[in-house]
Amino acid sequence: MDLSFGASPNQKDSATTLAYNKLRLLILTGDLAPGEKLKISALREKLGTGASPIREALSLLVSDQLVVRHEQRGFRAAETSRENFDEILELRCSLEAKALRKSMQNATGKWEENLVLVHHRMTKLAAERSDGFEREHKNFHMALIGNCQSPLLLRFCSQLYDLNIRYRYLAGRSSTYKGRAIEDEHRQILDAALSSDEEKAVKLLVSHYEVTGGFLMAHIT
Amino acid sequence: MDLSFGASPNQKDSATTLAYNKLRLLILTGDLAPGEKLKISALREKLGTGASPIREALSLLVSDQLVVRHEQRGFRAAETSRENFDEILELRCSLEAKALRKSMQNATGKWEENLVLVHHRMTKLAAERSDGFEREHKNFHMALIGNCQSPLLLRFCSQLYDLNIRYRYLAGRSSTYKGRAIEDEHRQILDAALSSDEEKAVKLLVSHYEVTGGFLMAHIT
DNA sequence: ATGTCCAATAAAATCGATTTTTTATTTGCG
DNA sequence: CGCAAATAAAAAATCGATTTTATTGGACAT
Repeated sequence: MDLSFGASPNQKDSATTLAYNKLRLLILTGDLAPGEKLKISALREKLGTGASPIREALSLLVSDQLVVRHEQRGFRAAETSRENFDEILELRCSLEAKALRKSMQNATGKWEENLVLVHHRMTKLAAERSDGFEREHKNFHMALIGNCQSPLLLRFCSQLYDLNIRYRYLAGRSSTYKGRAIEDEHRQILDAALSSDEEKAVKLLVSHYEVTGGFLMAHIT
Repeated sequence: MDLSFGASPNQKDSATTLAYNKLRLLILTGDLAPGEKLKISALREKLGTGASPIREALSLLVSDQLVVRHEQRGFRAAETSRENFDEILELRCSLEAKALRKSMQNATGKWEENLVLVHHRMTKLAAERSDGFEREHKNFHMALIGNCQSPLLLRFCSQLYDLNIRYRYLAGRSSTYKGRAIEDEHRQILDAALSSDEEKAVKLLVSHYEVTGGFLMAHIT
């Protein structure tokens, strides 16, 4: 639906879209816990809207893999597991590596400029651990691969990003960053990307994910 | 939702599930043409059900990329294009290659037996160009990679399979098969998979897709 | 105690009607 | 005429109520 992280609520958004964005965030942040039953009536109250938009929003979330639908017994937030986490991490490394290569091979001045811009915005919000940062963080990572000229690949990466960040929220965000030079890593990736050093950029990006993944694993049973 | 091609309509299927399966097939086969507006009222009549199940089914199809949703202006069957086709083909080769390797690395007697079985069923239906064949054909390809122990990867492959077969239907199925030893190719892939020759199996599979893709391209403007 | 049947309850699924928004058509004016 | 505003028609989106299905909590028999 939308590749970005946070949803900038538009005036004209339908009740369904609003519900979709809210529910997505609730699930990503763990506010709606993995495996939790998502009762229509409860969500109706929580989001202050009718059953139809809720059901539609949940349906949209199904193929995002954030919600599962059980025939005649409603919806649940998708389960989490160690296996699932490993799987996401591996696929993500593999797909983003591919996407980053393409992106760099198609490099243009415009892409580079945008990259710098997005990186700057992220850095500026790095101090505060707000949702604003999370949004810009996703923007940065999507901007890196955003020039790959393959919407499908981008969609998959975006989906995997979200699935992954969910684990980050579940583990408690702060723990992930503690004692790590995340900003350094980002800057290094940026520099490699801008200097057209494909191998280096890919290596740094994958390592960035793997290291973060390693930290996260400690917090997953 | 369901990884298989055709939907075996279950007694207990909800109106939404029924609608989902029917709509999916209508879009895959081109019965609902690329870009076509999907009016709720029209579909209501066509499928003999209310608006809610239709809308829910369409929402489920959105993330399958078979349907696009436009804020306040309804749903449309996803567009097709040469670029999209190329993208699907390339991603498919790459992801299935990865999946097939994993699948073979985890090879078990049970997996092999299933593979033989599924291949047999497909072959039996090969003569008739029925939807039955299409179902078994997908089953065969999914069975090949089905042992990869990565549900996410399988889901992506399944999705790409569907997106691809849509082009096959749009081009007119017969043309794709004409003058080709499809059954030979399948048998060779099967043999390579069973004989644990990873390189060979991957090479044959990818080539199978690329050759088929080449034939198809001729029919896409 | 343990399991099975049945009623009562809760929830999901669906429908039909209403509201909102978009799209098409007409009308009026430069 | 051509264009823009107003109106009418169509469609999407949403709501509230109804129907269907699953779940829960006994009553009873083993």
